[in-house]
Amino acid sequence: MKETPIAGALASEIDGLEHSRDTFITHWAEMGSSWGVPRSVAEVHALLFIEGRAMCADEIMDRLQVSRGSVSMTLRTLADWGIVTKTRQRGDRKEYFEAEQDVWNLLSLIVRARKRRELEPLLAALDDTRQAANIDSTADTAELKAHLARLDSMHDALRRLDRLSDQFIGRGGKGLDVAVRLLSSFL
Amino acid sequence: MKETPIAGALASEIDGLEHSRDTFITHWAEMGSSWGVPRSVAEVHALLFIEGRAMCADEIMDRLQVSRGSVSMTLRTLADWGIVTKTRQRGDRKEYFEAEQDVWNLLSLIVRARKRRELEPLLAALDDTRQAANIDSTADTAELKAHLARLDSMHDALRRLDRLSDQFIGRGGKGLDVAVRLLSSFL
DNA sequence: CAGTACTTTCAAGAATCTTTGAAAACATCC
DNA sequence: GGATGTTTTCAAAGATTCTTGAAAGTACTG
Repeated sequence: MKETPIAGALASEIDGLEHSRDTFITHWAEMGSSWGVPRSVAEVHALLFIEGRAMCADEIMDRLQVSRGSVSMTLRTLADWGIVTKTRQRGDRKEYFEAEQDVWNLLSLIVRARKRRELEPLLAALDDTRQAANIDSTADTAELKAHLARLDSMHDALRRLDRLSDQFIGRGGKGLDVAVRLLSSFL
Repeated sequence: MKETPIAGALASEIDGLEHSRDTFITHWAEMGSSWGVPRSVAEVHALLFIEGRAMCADEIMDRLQVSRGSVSMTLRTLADWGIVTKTRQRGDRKEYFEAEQDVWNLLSLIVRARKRRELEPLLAALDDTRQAANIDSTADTAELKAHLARLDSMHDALRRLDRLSDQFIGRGGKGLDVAVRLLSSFL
């Protein structure tokens, strides 16, 4: 496990607020890495979120003690997911970055990105797998039928989730918060 | 990337059905590993799901070409998540394992396991972080207030998801399928 | 357009995570 | 209880993924 992300600052400057931010960064990164998000990507995001202001690459490097290259790739990843946006500051050549502050929106963007990158390709692959099994196998055995039924049940459930998520977390969807409220109102 | 999980079988035995199973295993493992599930765990689960019958460790080893030790650890993980169950076969000392076949139930069990292992500890940590920040910092500045507000908004949203998921995917909950139907009926 | 400030790229190295396999533990049978 | 079959453990090896840092690229500025 990596060191705590305290850096640049002298020990005397580390007050409760700074310490609390570090704790948040550590825990968020921990969660991220168990979900397959590189630790440093989660750390940079956590930093931008918890600072709540635009920061430049240098500041991030110093604060988290990671290399320039790593910060660059990490920020690009976060920008691709849409949870961090580039901003410019007048009279300064540097690029600044800030994180989405609305948590429901943040979660929607994360889910949306993963759905695109992972769920959609899987659905396409399952489609192909099903077609191939049907054509390849001349025999129309009970075994084949059961196999196709299994593929179908998986495919159908995932497609249903896919479609539903388009409606709630997709661009211009109703929003994750609405989904949560709807479900809560049924209990 | 690893080889396709064809094994033990001679080339001549590989018919369309077998090939389709392999394809499914490969894609499921692919998805799993991008979500932080070890490839071989996802492979073993995919095999048991798509075969739809109880299998013993030896058969799994041969089919996926993985070591005995790996199969043992993997099956234990899957059993902990509740998506694979041990069974005994009369007149045979071996343990057999079979995968949950209902997809909605399967997805519920996966989400439930991850919530327990990852979301709940994060929530507890955020709680502590918030308390600590409040106590540590003597000053009652606007900055501190904004920081606490950020922690709170994150904590509240995640807790809301946590509670909601208890109701739908928890033991004896209404089921993920019910949640999906409810949401669908609103569109 | 040359100089400067900043960013991106990517091959090599570092760190982390996964798998192996053989020994120990366990369980069942006679 | 001893023999036999089966599972688990875990240190070391192997594989994968992540990070670095220096060089190349880009874009502003005077």
